[in-house]
Amino acid sequence: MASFPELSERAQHLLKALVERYIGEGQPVGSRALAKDAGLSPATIRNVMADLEELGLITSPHTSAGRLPTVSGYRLFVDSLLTVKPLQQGIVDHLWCDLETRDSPRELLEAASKLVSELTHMACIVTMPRRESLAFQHIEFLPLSEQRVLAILVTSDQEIHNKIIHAPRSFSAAELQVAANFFNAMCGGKDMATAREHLRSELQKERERLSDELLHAGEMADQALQVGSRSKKPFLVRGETNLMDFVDLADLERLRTLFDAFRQKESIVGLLDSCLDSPGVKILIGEESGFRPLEPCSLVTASYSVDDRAVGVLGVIGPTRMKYERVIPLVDITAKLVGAALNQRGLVPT
Amino acid sequence: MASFPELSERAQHLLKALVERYIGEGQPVGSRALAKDAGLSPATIRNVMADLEELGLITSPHTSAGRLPTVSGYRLFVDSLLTVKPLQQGIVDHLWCDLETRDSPRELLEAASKLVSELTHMACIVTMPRRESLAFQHIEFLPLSEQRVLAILVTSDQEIHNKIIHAPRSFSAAELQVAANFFNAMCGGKDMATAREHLRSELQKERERLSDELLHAGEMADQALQVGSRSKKPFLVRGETNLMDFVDLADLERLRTLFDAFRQKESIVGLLDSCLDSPGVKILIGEESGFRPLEPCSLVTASYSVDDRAVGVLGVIGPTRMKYERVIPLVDITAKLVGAALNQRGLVPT
DNA sequence: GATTAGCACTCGAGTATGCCGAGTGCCAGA
DNA sequence: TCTGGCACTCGGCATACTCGAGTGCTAATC
Repeated sequence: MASFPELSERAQHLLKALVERYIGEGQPVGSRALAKDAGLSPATIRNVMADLEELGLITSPHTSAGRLPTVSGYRLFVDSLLTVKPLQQGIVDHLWCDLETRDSPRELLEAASKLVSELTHMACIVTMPRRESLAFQHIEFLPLSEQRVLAILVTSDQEIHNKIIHAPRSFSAAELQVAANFFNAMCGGKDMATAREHLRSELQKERERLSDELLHAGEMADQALQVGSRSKKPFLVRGETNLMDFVDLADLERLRTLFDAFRQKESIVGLLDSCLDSPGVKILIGEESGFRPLEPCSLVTASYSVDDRAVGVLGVIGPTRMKYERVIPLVDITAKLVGAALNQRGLVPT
Repeated sequence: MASFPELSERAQHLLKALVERYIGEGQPVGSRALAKDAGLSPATIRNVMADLEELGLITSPHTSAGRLPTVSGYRLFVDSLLTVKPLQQGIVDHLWCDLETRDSPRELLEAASKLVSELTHMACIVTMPRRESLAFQHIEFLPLSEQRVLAILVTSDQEIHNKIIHAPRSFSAAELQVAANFFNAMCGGKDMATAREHLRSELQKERERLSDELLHAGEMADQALQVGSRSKKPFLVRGETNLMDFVDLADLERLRTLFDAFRQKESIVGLLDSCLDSPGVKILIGEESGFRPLEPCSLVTASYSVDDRAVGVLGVIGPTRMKYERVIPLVDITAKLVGAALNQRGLVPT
């Protein structure tokens, strides 16, 4: 990231004023407008603007329009010029009240994304907790018709995962109960990835000493623990339609690719996962995300943690021209609250 | 519904041609265009068109444009003029192959809606099966931390419903097992609504003869059976973004209300449920649905059945100007296949 | 040396204007 | 009953023009 030490105090102030104004009004801002705020004449402002343009921090869409920030301009703005407004305590309380009452992680995340999208009037996206980082808590098998078995897996965040498994033969409820008890004793409390490792190695080691049921059940348990690292729908989006209201995005072509991206998962999840490990709030402006459909947008993310391990990401998607000083603290706090709410439950194992 | 017996053979043919042409091209059709098809002169056509306009079947957007069908025009068209094209056997096979392999009803419906939306390039909406009409198959309780109990309910369509219940006190796994066995014996095979009735009356009757655990568990079972008549997300929508491609709907305002309607449930579900009991394919054109966001759209629905009881609805949403003769058979057949796939499983109780 | 006023220039948005073509309604004639 | 002809209507498109906001540059001023 380029820094701009050569930038005079005044130039910085001016850039800040320009970005703020552009974010507020959405139209290229001219020298006159800034001159009033700064107590300088338009001509002076124009000189400074010319410098800023040379540095690639602002551009003008055409000769006789005002200037607007480039991606680098926004970057500099959010990195060092921005004065973040702390979130009102009332809002924090409101968030917490809503979140702490949720039963399952899924509901919790749904509530969180809904709240954030409403507060920002933008779209909010949340990834489900990564299973690898969660602890295995409990597994249960239920016989269904024919040779299908329902595996019910409870993870340390108290989320319930169902999976239907096609068994090699049919099992009685009693047999399955025995198997479940066995695995629960074996893996309970271990984290998901090591639980699976452990399960596999044990099955391998004890192959001859174990009964047939257990071996079969072992394979089923293995399948249940796998299921990729996340559930089928690995993230939630709320408030997408809010994005239709921004003139900046009012282009059916763009909106369509954006909405399609929400519906399809891989790239979005990859992008969010890449924000998982950086602590604090991460901001991707326009093309910085390296993801086409998000080009006209900015993404503000923060990760949330269970047991001090970052397991998921909460993000806000909106036009590049968004009120960062409000969005940043909201995303930050909400992610923390989500983590707190997840930690608050599920600490007492069964 | 008004019928138009006074309509001459020729007028009907002409209306048909006009609607077809308008559906195909999307522009008001003039007398010249129709004259070529009909082997008549434009002037003659104009006379007939004037009649049709007087009857309210077509209009012209302005003096010197061609004509396009009104809602009544479309109505007459789909009711008595339309020649439905039977679905190619290849497509039927393709659908069936895809559907029959699905494990859970949810996956099945997801697959169905995805397929239909892709085949039509429009949006497809499917309601989840109504629980009241399904049979209770199995319930299981799992103790979670503190006083929370996970109720797992399996219905006759082999769908799995999870619900976390806050219990009056904590229960051991064994206690819960006993209770589950009791309820399974009591209600197994009964249909959902009567199962709940039965449960309640039994609990009332036997109040003093039953143990405390069972009474408490009874209340939990009651809660599990309730959960409204459908799950939280009572319907699925796929291919919404396809709608952005239709010029007829290319209006951000409209699209926004439409998309918001998809996200929020009540009205859509109400609308679809009202199509549940009419057999065969039902078509709602434009404002006929009585639902604002759907005004520029048509809705083609058919219900699907389990055990000969209509339990859900599959529908296609697209511009009024859609190829009904293709959509109708597709919706019809797909709904039947969904029913067949649901019936095919879950007949053998555990 | 930094700041400012003045001036010529650029460009987009909005508006008026005119033309073309597709389509209509109506009437008279086949 | 059908058809050809004719006058008329109206939207779409292109052209031309004006207006205003804004710029860059230069020379004068603090």
